[in-house]
Amino acid sequence: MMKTGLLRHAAAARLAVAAVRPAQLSSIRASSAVLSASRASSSPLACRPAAPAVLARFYSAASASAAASSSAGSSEPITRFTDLPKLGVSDSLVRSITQGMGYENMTPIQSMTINAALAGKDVVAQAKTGTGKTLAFLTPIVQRILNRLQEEDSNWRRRRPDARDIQAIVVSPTRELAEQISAEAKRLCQGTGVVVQTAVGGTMKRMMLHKARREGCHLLVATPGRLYDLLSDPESGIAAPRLAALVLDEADRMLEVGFAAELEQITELLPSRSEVPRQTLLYSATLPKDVVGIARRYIDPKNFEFVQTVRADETPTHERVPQYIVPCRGFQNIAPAVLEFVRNELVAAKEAAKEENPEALPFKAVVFLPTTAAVLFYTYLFQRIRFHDRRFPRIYDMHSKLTQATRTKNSEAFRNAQSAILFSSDVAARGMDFPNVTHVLQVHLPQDRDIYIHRIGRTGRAGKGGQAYLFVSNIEINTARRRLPGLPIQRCTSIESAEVDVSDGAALPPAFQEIREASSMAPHEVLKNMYTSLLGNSLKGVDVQSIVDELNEMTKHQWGMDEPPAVSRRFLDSLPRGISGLNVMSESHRSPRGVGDRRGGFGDRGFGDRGFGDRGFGGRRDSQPRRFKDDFERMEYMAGQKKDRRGPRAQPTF
DNA sequence: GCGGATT
Repeated sequence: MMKTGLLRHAAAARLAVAAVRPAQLSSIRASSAVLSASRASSSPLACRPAAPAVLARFYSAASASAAASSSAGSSEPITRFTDLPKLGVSDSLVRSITQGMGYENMTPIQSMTINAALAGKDVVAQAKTGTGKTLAFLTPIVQRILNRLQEEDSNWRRRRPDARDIQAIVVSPTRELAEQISAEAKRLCQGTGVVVQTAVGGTMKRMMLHKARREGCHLLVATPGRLYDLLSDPESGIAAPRLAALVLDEADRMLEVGFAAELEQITELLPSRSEVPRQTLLYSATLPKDVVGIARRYIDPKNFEFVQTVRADETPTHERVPQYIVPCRGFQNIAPAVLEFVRNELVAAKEAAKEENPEALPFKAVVFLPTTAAVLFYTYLFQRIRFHDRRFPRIYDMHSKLTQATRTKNSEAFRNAQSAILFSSDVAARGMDFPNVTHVLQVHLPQDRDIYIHRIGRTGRAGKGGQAYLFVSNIEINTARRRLPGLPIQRCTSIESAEVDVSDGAALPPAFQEIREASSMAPHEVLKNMYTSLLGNSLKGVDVQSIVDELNEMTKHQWGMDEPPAVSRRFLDSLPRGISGLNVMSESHRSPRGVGDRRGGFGDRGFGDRGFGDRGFGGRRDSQPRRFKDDFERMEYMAGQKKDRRGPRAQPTF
């Protein structure tokens, strides 16, 4: 019942946002131009009552940061964690970073944002995947929490813990990412007295509430649904009447349609920024231009810092992660090509280990698939293959239809594994830090360029190497070229199974045979769901008739079916007109939907409003340096630049 | 029939 209420509100909020936005934006533009002159003197903390000692402490931090940024070029920003006390960061916090977590030098994003965030500024930050964004926002947030607690009551550590006085909230788009951020926050807060709690769906709410009431809560890490649930429930015992900071991790994702409306609902439950000044931090590896406009609703246009450690003409992928595309003759070649590739890499990793190459790591891969049914299909096939070959690495799967307990278990097991393969939906595409992933494989086209970037960001983290492979059918190549411009993707043609023509009677590569055998053992449900799921919106941008033709080839030549799995008349009607080759059944004997370890379904959750697919190219190209009315306009422009440069005229590299 | 996100 809560759900329908929220959805109704969310829909109303969407409409309201759409109606209000243009006018509001222009008024913000106008006022920020007028107010920009007084920017230097206006600080959100200036109007907040505070004990003099703490103010002095705060201002020393603020002026240190002001000195660092105003004299940019002459004085170096801080680059070592041990120098943080100069900015007013407490010794206990620095100790847990340097001794507890073992960090010494800051990454660029840490060095460039911690100052501003400590000074209470809003921050919009873009930095490559795996470069320490989490610690970059947690460090100043935790220090500011310490300042506030101290400022209110120097005996705060002895006070009864309270879950009704949350100081900061971090919001994440997925549960596992929230858990991961929370784990890092807890390590950071070790020994500081700052209490971290986690609020995500799929877990026992009562237990979480009990824990929060017992231990208190200063910093809450949450996913949007559960956060809304807790804040809207006056009985929960969770409240944030004096919230000082809100962090959106994966900010561009959080501000997309769908999440944006939910976020809107959440902020309505928080104290208004005019009454309780609130710092907002937006961090991501990708910041598309259309999101920057929405970001304006969350940040203070007069007092924020926009930090990009990715040059505007550069893509947010790592040079040290080579990217390849493996064009496959047809759909039936893709799974065999993946298997052949995995087997080759397993051998290569073994060889490298023999040569005692210090850089050599055991094969550890994440394979991203476009649908849940495809994850189940690949998991089934590879588990089957491992059944006959115990030297094959362990197989894990990850998608939202698993119970949360299984999700957590699989995620942890893969994190701790030396060598393993994780088949995953995009639930693990962003933010997840699985150590020592050597390969990211993507099967079929990613929904958009940013998802491609986030997925390959699961490897090449923390200065380590990695490789990225994209397996697509030939019918997807043209869409791939349009969708993935400006990326250094090279063609990989060394995989025999990718190119073999099943119909010409030639001998099939071993991997092809293996997949064929494993498919023949698969439950019909797994195959049928795989078939129909690829006809959904997941391959949007590719000609539907070609998809049907290729799927039918696969059912015949790889799955050994006489006729393709049946689809409903209704489904056929939802496709473009004139599609042929589908096996249409009558409505009356539709088989029950759903397979595997599922969470109970709760009604239809339409995805129609998500607005997937390619984002438009916009903006202008100037060779002249240009001036900006305010930093916000500059940020919009900088974020837009990348789109301009990698525009439709970019030369395909594959 | 199409990532994810509270019961």
